[in-house]
Amino acid sequence: MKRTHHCSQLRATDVGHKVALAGWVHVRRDHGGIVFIDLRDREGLTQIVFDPQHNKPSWELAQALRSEFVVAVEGVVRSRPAGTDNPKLPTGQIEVLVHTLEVLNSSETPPFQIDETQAGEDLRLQYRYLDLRRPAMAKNLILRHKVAKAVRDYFDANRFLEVETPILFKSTPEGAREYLVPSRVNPGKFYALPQSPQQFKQMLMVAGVERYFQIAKCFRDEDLRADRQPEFTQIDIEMSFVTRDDVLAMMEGLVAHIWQAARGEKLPLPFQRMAYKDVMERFGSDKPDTRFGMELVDFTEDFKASAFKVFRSAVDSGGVVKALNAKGLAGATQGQIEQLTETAKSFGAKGLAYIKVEAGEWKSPIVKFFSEAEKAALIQKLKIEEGDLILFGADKRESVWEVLGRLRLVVADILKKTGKLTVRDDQWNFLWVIDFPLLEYRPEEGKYYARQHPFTAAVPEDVHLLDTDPLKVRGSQYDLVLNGQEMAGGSIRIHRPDMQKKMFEEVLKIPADVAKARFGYMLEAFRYGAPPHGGIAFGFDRLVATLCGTSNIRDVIAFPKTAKAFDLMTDSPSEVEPKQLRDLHIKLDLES
RNA sequence: GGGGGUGUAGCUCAAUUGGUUCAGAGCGCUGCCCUGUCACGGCAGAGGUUGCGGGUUCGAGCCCCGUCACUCCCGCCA
Repeated sequence: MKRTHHCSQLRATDVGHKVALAGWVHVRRDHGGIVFIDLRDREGLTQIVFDPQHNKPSWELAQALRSEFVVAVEGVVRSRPAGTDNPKLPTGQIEVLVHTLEVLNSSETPPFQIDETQAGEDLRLQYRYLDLRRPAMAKNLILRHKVAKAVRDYFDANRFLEVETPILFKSTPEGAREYLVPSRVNPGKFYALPQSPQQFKQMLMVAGVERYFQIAKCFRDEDLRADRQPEFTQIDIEMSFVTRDDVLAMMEGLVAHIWQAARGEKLPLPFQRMAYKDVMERFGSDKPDTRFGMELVDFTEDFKASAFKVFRSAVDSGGVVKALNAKGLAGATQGQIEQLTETAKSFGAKGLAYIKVEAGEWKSPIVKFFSEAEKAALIQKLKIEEGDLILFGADKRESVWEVLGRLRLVVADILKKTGKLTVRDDQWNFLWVIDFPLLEYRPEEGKYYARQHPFTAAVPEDVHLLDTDPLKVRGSQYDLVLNGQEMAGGSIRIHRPDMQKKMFEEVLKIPADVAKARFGYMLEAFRYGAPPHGGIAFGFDRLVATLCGTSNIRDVIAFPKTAKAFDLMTDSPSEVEPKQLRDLHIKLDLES
């Protein structure tokens, strides 16, 4: 018995045809005589009917069917009697009257029901093969495949080569913690699993590949989040002979192609672009959610001579005063204000100044210090109205960004829950953030660090500042942000050996021998005619999660790990045999 | 590393301030009945050391301490 159709395929036009279906018993409805079964496969459901008057032997066999039995049936498609259509199913106009039934396998009662009801996540992970049978999860897997195919189609059409890079890589202790792999044949030596194929893709550019992409597994041994797994997937891209704008345009094409393939939607191009400094000043975040307002407004000038000492002294010491208007949150309880204050404090604020605009009055412990001119500035710039809650930040510039940026999101969540703010999930606010600072200074170490990675080139106009004012240097980095989430990030790379050496040794102060040990091959490669190049990488899981309408990337990964990086289905990681350790020249030193 | 949440029947959950039926409901499961259901229906039934360990108390699902698991967030993620 070979199946002729899948379970979401048959329509009224197929009536009269002899068909064969195979799948799982989703639901059984036994009326004593006639028996209905919803047969489920990856694609959907079809109602099959066992009628004792039509075929007694198969009807008798069907008595034993239970949830999740695997069956194949042969029968004829017929339209359902008038009035018994099921408009909820694509196949709801027809049913298959079964001639013959073959039970391919029985099933124990599953630990949870295979339907829309959500079991606990640990149980779902333990029985992931059952969880993935649920139509919602099957849909996610299918969409993930579609997106991957769209990616490959797009890059193929644009003359990119998909090249695989090694999983056993060299340890590079900068950045994320790595998974180490001991080498049996090289005692005491280790590989590391790649955090990304960054260095290999640059080598591919030196190799003349010109346009490379890969749907690449990456590994980071860091703590997990709803949107972070220890192993995850990137769409990794690198191009030669390109400028930043070439890369951005190519990626806009990719994203548009994906949205077309996955959702049938046409995205307006090009995407908006904003400089890092501007997004920080306006949103207090380098990945702003621009679907709603409540932007940060600057009052540094207005309060530089204020009678309110907290503001004045912030300005005096080179800081800023900024505020945001939480529209409609004046009704916040004292408890909520305290929570907001705690939030502010947890991000480094000393306190949280606020004004509630209620019953035509400004209710606030600080408003008595404000001059008429200061009040006027607030009203005008923040468009203050009845019912507003104004929140202030006064401190060092970066600190105010951070505090108000976080508060903006917290406040938006509160307003969303109370229905005072609507943020649509199907609104796609893509945004390129550009002109990031190349370096940051870590005073505790007295050193500069690359904000992205040490291969990012400075924008050409700023190169001369590297020696004199490194913090002013803008990197040629770009991030693609969607609705407050970072979707992709990349840069134009350094391709000249002298510049890369200067970056390692003079700017980042990596000792020459260390730089040579870690990146020597790169510096050498660049001496043999490395083309100018740049690239980007997308977080594939997050991208797919967004398209699936979930914020949890576990929902779009077939076999994800728990928050403790455990695989509950296979019980991994696990202990190993002493012999395996001996082979690897490893001795354990466990506490307690 | 830190903070919050959750843990009661196979699943999802309920159980006033610790106090008589406080061990319950729905779904699922088992048996019987039922020929047009699709949340099928009817009748009957099985099923729990309340995550685990300890403590307080006359008495603990409920309070305290510890521990484990899952989860969310901060740190971390060049």
